[in-house]
Amino acid sequence: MGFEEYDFKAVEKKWQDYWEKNKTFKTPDISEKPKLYVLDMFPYPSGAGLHVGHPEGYTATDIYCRFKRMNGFNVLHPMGWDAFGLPAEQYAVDTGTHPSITTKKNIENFTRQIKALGFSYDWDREVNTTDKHYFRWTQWIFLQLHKKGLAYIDEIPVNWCPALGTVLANEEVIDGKSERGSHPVIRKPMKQWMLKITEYAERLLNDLEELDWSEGIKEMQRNWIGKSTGAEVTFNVDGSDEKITVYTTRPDTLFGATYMVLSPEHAIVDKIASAAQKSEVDAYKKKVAYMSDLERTGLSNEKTGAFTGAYAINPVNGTKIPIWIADYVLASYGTGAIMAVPAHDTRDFDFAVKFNIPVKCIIRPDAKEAASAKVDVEAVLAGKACWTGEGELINSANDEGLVLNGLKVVDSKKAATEWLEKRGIGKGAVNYKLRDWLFSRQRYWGEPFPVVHMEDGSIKLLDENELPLVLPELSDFKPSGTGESPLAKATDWLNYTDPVTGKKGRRETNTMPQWAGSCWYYLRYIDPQNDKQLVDPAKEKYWMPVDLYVGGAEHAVLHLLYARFWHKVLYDIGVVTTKEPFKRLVNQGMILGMSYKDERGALVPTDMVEIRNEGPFHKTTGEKLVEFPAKMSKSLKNVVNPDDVIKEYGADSMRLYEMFMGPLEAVKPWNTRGVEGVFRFIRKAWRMIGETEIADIELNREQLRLLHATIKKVGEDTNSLNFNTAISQMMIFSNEFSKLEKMPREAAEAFVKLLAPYAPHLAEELWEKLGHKESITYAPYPAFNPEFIKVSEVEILVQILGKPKARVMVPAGSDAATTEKLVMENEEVKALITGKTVKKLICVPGRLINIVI
RNA sequence: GCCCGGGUGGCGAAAUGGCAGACGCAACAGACUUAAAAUCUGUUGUCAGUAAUGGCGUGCGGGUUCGAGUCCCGCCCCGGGCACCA
Repeated sequence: MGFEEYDFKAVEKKWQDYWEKNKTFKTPDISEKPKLYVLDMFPYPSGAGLHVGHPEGYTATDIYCRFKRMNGFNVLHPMGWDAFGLPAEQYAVDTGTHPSITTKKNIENFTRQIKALGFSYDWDREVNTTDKHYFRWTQWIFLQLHKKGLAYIDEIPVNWCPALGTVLANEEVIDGKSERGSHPVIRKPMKQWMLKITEYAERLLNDLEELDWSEGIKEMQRNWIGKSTGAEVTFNVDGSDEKITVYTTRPDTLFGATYMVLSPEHAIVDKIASAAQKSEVDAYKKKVAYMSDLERTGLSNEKTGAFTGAYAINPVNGTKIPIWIADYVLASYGTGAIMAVPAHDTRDFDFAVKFNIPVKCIIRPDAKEAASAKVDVEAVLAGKACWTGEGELINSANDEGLVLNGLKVVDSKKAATEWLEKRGIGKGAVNYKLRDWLFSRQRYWGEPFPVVHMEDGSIKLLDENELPLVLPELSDFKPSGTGESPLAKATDWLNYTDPVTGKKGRRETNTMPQWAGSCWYYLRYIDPQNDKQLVDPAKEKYWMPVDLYVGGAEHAVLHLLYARFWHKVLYDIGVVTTKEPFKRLVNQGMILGMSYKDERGALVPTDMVEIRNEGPFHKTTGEKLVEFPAKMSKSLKNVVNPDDVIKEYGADSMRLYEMFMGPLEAVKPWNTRGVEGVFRFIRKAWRMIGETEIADIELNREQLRLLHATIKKVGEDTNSLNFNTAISQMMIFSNEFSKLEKMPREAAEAFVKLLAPYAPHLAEELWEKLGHKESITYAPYPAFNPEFIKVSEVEILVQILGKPKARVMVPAGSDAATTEKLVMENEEVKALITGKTVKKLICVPGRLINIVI
């Protein structure tokens, strides 16, 4: 019928070029407008390019930014590259291609893909962590950390991964294997740079309170920090001057301590081990030392240990208790020693049972709690079962003024701690699971430390004006194999002569971990070209904090905790003015791929699947298959490439579908058929406005109501990031208005504005067709008039005993009495209740009446 | 084991304690077309019934309420995180 099909390819290209040429999204540094800083977690530019998961968060923030610009905000919305990292280096090892070349190529590809989606980034603010003008400031922050005493070198057993030839942080080790590549990891002592994040543990914990983050993520951070309160108690070693201090969260259970356990690495072990037990102790220590973390802390909870032959004196009752060593006590937590109370700690109980150590019950379990936990109280009292819950203390008194009998657990903890403090043999104590951050990597492709190891053994930090310290050129990127980074081979670079004193030294060969660059990038976007300062204070004050930060939940702990730590340090030295960097955090849910399995549950790669009318079948065997969502993976061949989607349906469809699938934070399966639904909507919207006569005609009452209800719903839902329901409302609108012969201008203009954040290319094209010369980017967002949304009559649902039975129209705004009167006069309602007594009427004005008979 | 999410049609999902399933996909029927594509219209939770209509339905079992997908108690299942941290 003469409709010109919507040519999304041409239109999208046209407007992407327009935006780029006119710098439509260039953000003024400081403005009279209220500011809004909306940040995406910047990607690592991998060789594989974008997958559909990336644009999910990017689309969400882009819609929000475009919406807020139309609402008068000065929006900062930048993009950049977390470009140091292992894959480019491994590729260099394999092929000899310099990581900077690979990185550049990958960034170009990512940029092309991201631009093809029409995101409204201010590209003049692009940052790249591998750029020397950027990492100069990463190195500068390291100098500040060092100045504050927060960076130190320590020789500690680290997670050494032989296959990767590097040390890994605890967080990069999953189940005893490397997060990247799943290679085995063993323990090896090495000199490493450490950052004292533990000094900030309390603040990192407390300041979570003020953040608008999901409770789940905050809880994960709390667990990671792992604060516990208890007491340190000092025990004397029998027949010796040695003392051992243990940390316990249960000082109330001192009377139940029947043995003590030291970690095998504890320094005192060699001093106290008896001659008879020495060989056994040494053998056990040796065995544990060679164990990998997986073997040591792995899934098996089977207890092992060795008796030292020594005894400690329990300070509350003078009892001699045997001292053991066992690997279930960690050297790195607390004091590396525990008092064991097998009756009230499951780990101690398992150990005691295995080694025939007495179990002494000192808490009578709370009867109710024991019953619901299905624990036999008699067995606990007899030392045959373990009870870790509430109860009443028994067998817990001495003649030196400590009487806990009859107390509840909470009260007895307090009483015991006070008693210990009074006698100077213990004190209340706090511990954190959080460890200092291992900050060195034996790698080439990372930020070099601005550090020189001088010949006299001292450590010299480079001067600020010697930064950036750039990486030397190398031709061979293989790890040196000694545990040193490939930088150890760069002899010219390595040797350093102090320009003032002429003293010689050797540069640090470690590089910083990938987390370093991402710890502060959000600050550099604010002032990306500044070569005098990390960020200009006035600009920082205007833009910080980040108002909305969107990214994957995989960074729930590490990146976010590290960045918060650095931010607090920068706050302490006056570089930033906010205590926290990210005010609000939203995690987008993962997008899963469609996968197939046969009846035995075996996975079938997607290229072996044939979709027939009756469902999916195996291409070669003809077997019927079951469809289910699973993580996208190369092996399942179910990875969706945004390029393909854009080619077939366009960027606007891609954007709309990603938002229409479901709530932003939910995990959702990708279904290409669903893209066709929003594609139809795009074309319908095009025909409704682009291919229909636009007329200056008045809207009738119903049209006015729908238009304003749509403005209200879409505006509110966009503001609250409920994009899926906003899109639904736009569909409802277009389903109605596309039926019209002539499109009323008023409705067309408003609708195009509502659509603009979601499908910006289409909206720009329609906006131009409506006669506008300027981009729609800064057009004011439409306002709704509540008067038009009101209806004159509302339908009141009549329920009888809660079941819907009839519907009665009443004037809008009728109060309860009027509604009741009108409803009870209704013939249909009368018929329903004839012969019955109305016991009660519940009236919700404007909604329903429930008749109880 | 512990801590978070989550379980609603064939599928993705929606629903301030107030008509469950909006919107979309798929399917079926029809219109347009020589035909197809595109588009438009209608039907579509389930069971019984020609139908009007009625029964049953938000993982399972209880409870609160005039009224529960929504609130409370107890379980089951799925996803994520932590995991000998004393």
